Amino acid sequence: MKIATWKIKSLTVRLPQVLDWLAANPVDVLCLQELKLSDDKFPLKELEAAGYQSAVFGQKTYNGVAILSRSPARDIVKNIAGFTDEQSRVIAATVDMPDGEVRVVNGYFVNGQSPGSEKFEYKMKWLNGLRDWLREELLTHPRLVLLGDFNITVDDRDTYDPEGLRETIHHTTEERQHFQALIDLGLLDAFRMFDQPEKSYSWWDYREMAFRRNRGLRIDHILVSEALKPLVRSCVIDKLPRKNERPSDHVPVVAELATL
DNA sequence: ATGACGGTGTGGCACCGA
Repeated sequence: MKIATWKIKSLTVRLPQVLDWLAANPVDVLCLQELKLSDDKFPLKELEAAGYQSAVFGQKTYNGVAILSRSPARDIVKNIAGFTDEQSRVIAATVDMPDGEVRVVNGYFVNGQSPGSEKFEYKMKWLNGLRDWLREELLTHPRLVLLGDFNITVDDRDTYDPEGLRETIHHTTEERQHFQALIDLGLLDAFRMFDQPEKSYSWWDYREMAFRRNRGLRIDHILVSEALKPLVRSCVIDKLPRKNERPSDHVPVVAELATL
């Protein structure tokens, strides 16, 4: 089973890129973030023609998340239970695999703007809510994958300028403590289970030729629960779509789970 | 550097992202 996350930043603009990518990378599950469209504008039919069903939690202009899957997704939950949120940032669903089900939690984590801002406070509260909800979710769904745009670098390896960006947004101690709290629930960063190229990133700014200079951040993550850990075969970042015309500034991250 | 780039919605720009 292959499962992927891609922050697409307008599915309206980049649906052709998604279809091209799926044709070349026929994953079982693709989690998208920042659809930037309402449910009624979601391209259900086009994706169905490509072999994918969609669980959608859209929003006009901002946010919006979806889980695309080859087999039907069930028990769909939108946003964080117990946390009131006007923004469409989380969708969860159960996907059946040959050897058992997997709970997929797709999140577009709050950006946070800058430490001390109101948006940063929202990010901290949101992360608290996510952790509390996932603690319960793991009890009923021990085989769980949490993936998406976390908007957090885990450590200095995940940033092109660890010194210059110390304690700035995506790099603060507080954000990393929240990431660790998720790990402490019994989740593992699939990417770091394997040897990886140095300076591996999942996002590069559109400006200043950041991609060409590899000035990026690794902020898109795939976390797997303890029960799934023995099944993880690989986790890679696919930088190729960043070379597309009109690319997203994020690229897909793909994990492979063994099927017993 | 209150910048840069790109998408959206509005309306002749502002807002947001990371």
